Amino acid sequence: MSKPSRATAADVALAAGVSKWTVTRAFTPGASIAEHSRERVLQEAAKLGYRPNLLARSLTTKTTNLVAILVDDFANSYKLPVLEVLTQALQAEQMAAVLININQHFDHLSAILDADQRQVDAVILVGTDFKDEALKLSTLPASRPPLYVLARESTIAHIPAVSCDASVSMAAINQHLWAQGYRRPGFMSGPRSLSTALGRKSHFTAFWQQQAGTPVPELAAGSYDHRAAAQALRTYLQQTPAAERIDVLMCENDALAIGAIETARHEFGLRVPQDLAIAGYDGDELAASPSFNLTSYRQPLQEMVAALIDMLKGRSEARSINLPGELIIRGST
Amino acid sequence: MSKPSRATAADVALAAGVSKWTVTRAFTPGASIAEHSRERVLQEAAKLGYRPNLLARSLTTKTTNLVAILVDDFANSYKLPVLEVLTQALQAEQMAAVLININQHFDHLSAILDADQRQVDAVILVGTDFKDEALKLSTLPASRPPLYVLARESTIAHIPAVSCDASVSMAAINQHLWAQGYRRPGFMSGPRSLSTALGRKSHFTAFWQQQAGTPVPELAAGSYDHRAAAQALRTYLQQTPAAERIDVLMCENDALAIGAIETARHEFGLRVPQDLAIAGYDGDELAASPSFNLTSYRQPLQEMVAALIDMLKGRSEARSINLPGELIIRGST
DNA sequence: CCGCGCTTTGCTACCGGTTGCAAAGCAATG
DNA sequence: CATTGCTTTGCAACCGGTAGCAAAGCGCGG
Repeated sequence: MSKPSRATAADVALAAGVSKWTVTRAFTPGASIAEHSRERVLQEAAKLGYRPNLLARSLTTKTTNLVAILVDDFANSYKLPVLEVLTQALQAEQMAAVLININQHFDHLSAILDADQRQVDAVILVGTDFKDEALKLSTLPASRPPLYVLARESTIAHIPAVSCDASVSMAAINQHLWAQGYRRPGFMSGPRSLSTALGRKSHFTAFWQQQAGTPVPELAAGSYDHRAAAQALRTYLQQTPAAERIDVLMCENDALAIGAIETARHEFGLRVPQDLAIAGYDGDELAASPSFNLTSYRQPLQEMVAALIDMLKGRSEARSINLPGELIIRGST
Repeated sequence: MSKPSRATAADVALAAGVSKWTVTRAFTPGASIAEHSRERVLQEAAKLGYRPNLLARSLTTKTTNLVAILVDDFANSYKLPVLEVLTQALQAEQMAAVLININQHFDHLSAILDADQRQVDAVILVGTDFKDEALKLSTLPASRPPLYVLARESTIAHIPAVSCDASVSMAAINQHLWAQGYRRPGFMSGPRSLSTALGRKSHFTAFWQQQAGTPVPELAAGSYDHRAAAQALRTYLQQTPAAERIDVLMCENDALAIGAIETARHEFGLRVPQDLAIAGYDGDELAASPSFNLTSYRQPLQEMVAALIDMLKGRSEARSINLPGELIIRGST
């Protein structure tokens, strides 16, 4: 239990017969130090189990190599691959991710303030639902850490967003669905503010209103939870006579699409795609499984994360960008 | 772009006409400070947007309120609710989680050393596959942060583990399956070392060998990936004549069970549970959906995390414990 | 008005590194 | 042998807080 206190640079210096500044230099790539004394220091450091205290280092260098990742949507299984890719990319740059759970006890603003106190180098909002935080952001201290938005478009000026191109992707989806002969489309949306920020809904409805001339019914799930999706479709099907129903349902993401498929099949006995075709968005692994076999638009996750990290490392200009993904046609349409 | 440098305690002190130590006290609950000067300080602090620098604080207090969470298994969707519950519980204690991705580029040992350099207060291994790290752990510096294991049993002395009671849970499952009339069971396992550490396999096979007297075939998936599960079942079904096949497959967790259901149904046209019953373990949300309708044993996630946090906050003795969960019987058995 | 005890405040020292400059070491040059 | 220029090392100061102690402030009884 009596933890031997960690060795410090001064301890190593004493053992190696140099000053503590020389020890620091031995651990600083490219520092001015004689090869023989670097070796001597590293040798003693290894013997004592010394590794620089990153906290102390950060205090002077003003950079922690920590990035806060804000997630408000743990019900969406697509968040897992996003976290996987993000953490791996950060770790490849010697950085680490602080995962922050946004929920009713801890809102975006508190999270940003908290992350700021921890001196993180950046804050990444991963497809989170901002609500009217945009306004509140102006109340943040001017010296907050830089914010980035991943996997949704930024509705807030000066906050760069890296996302999948809604215009290009929805065009591909629309073209596919049109070619398949669908003519009575519906759209299932998630959180209201996010639906706006994503732009998927607007590109979808714009196309179909122009092509088919009919309004596109919106099935509002309100969140990216497959249970909410089930409820939204349930309500729609109960209220709509079979003859008036949509023939294809475009879902804002795969989590919604999966919930919709479940309900269509198991509660209403509808065949997918014969009675109701369903398409999703994200390219979630689960959607590919034979049970769902979901047509989806795969987001270019690796590329998006790489672009984001280039920005926050200052290797490229920080600005909002849209990247193209890939339409994956499966049996559900 | 010219970031105004953050206000420090000294700045606030100057503005409030007190010393910087008084500023510190205003932000320290229970410190000895006059009410009027606390208010004065807080007021000036708000005006300047001052919030204490937690990095600097940690340097002297020796506690960062950061906990590293090691995850090596992002293909298992159950990790998402685990992360959700963990982060929320940590945040309720004013702590934050550093999420570390263990993969071929970054092993357990590097992760622990890295976390140590960041001075985390503890490291939590979330159901990770240790391999022979146990041996290597002895090469760690003696002053490493305390390690805890969540959702698997610890095979390493002195490292406390909080897990779901394998003996109790498997007894409940065995009793259920026996009562349903199944007599030819099989077991699907994940990573070899984890299967041992979890103890689910041993409790399962012990029961059936005693009851039915027959050996229990093991379908080794090798990892907790639904694709690996699909492959393991595929191989088994191809190699085993229908008459000799198992009638129930117990899977080490839900991710495997889902892969098995997919393959049984869609590749071999087997009805679940009539032709082959399937059960899982974890209580993953997805398994509950009508598509899978999986019988599973729900781990008491909230309680496990609460117990773990009590330990790492020193509110309870740090030792390995097993908690009981709940058998959830659904249509797959 | 003095002295006592309690509250409140200020101060020195320190946490474990890094920065930037000055001094020392050293070899080559004139 | 003194000078020059480059490399290497040591040092004072600092990053932004906190711990622990000593001094100051204050209310009150005598």
